[in-house]
Amino acid sequence: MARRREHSREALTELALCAAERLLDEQGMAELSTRRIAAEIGYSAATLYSVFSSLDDLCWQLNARTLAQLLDELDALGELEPRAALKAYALCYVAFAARWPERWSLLFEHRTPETLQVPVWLNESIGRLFSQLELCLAELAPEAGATELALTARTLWSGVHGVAVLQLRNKLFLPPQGKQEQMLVTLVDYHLDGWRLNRESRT
Amino acid sequence: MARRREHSREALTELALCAAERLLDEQGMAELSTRRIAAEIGYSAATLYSVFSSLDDLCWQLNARTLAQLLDELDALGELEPRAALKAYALCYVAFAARWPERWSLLFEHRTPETLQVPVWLNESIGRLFSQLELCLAELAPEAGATELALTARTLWSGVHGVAVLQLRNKLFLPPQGKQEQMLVTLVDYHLDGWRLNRESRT
DNA sequence: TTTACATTCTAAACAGTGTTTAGTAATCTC
DNA sequence: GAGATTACTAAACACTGTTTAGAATGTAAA
Repeated sequence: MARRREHSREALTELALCAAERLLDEQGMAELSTRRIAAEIGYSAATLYSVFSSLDDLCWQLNARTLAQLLDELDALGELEPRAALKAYALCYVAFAARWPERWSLLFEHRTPETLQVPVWLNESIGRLFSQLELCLAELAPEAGATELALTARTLWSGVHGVAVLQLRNKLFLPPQGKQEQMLVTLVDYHLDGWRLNRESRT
Repeated sequence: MARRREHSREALTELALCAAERLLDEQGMAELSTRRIAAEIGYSAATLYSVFSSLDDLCWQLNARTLAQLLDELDALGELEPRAALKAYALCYVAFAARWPERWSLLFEHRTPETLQVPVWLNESIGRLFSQLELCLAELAPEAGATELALTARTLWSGVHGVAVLQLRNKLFLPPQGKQEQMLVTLVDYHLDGWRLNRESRT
């Protein structure tokens, strides 16, 4: 029964993660189990532990892929005018959540029971996303200080993230589809306009 | 061993829900189990099934209490000027999430595996919250139509909800505490100012 | 070629989970 | 007191993540 080195450790990791992604997409995170993933790739559950330290570890590696994919799509939007870029980021972010609801949920809702600490790379990636937003905002408001830019980026992005969450959980109660795009565009527009207005009145 | 009618069914329900809330607050939702709740109130796990149809049912009843408590706190804010009311709602909402992180997580992240449908009362309560927001917005913009009010309320509240989520997951990366309040105030201000500006330019 | 070692892999066990069921024990009704 | 009803639980079932002991296979040396 023991097939010796039919797959390298790397191939096995990839195989397991792909199977897990498929299971996640099709059945949801409640159906993600070591035995199911193992069965899907023709190995026993115990074999997974030669490649992952735990199911938790596997989930975080899944999350690493999801986040990398999301950031890639954001990067692929290319160079745009600051306001247009912020809108494009927002639309891309929310569209990603809608396209991969289970992966997105796992990324933002998965918490390890023991150490409540989240992997470093996740926080670093989110930090980089915020930096990119701050660059856009700095173009719009060259006179704004770092603290204000940081705060504005976080406030604006909280809104975008909130739309993604509520849309995913069907908590927006908007009869016709496609209103999310309009919401995001007005979210960015109103926020930036309100920001500009308040900066002008401050001088 | 069988203590006959030491507690009525209602008292048993209350007992179990209180114990579950305590367990949830102290240990997190990963440690919520029928056996643990039962042990906490001195009954067997099977007894819980005479009062709840499943652990899922118990969780939703927990969520019902959490939401009722949240809405009560929002109601207790009383009558205020529209803009002040919206800010007060936002601050109260996010403060609630910070005070009861586990209850809040369960309310917004718990999904039943089988029917992905969420209880009706939850959606109705959220609908009522949105209605209240729309009333405030209507005061600020008497000329705005129902659709615009609905969309604006949802967009604004997505932002507030987003701050609550990201704050809860420590994804805001803001060194000093207390910045959340400032974020929420500027979120509401910028959005309302941007909205007014856009309405004025439309006429 | 045969023996020894190393690696790959799995079956089985362990402790936990939600849930069901069969049966015990206490109370109520007649 | 006898019988029916209710309250309750122990035990079982099927599942979970994880560990462990050992079998099967490959490699290398003698």
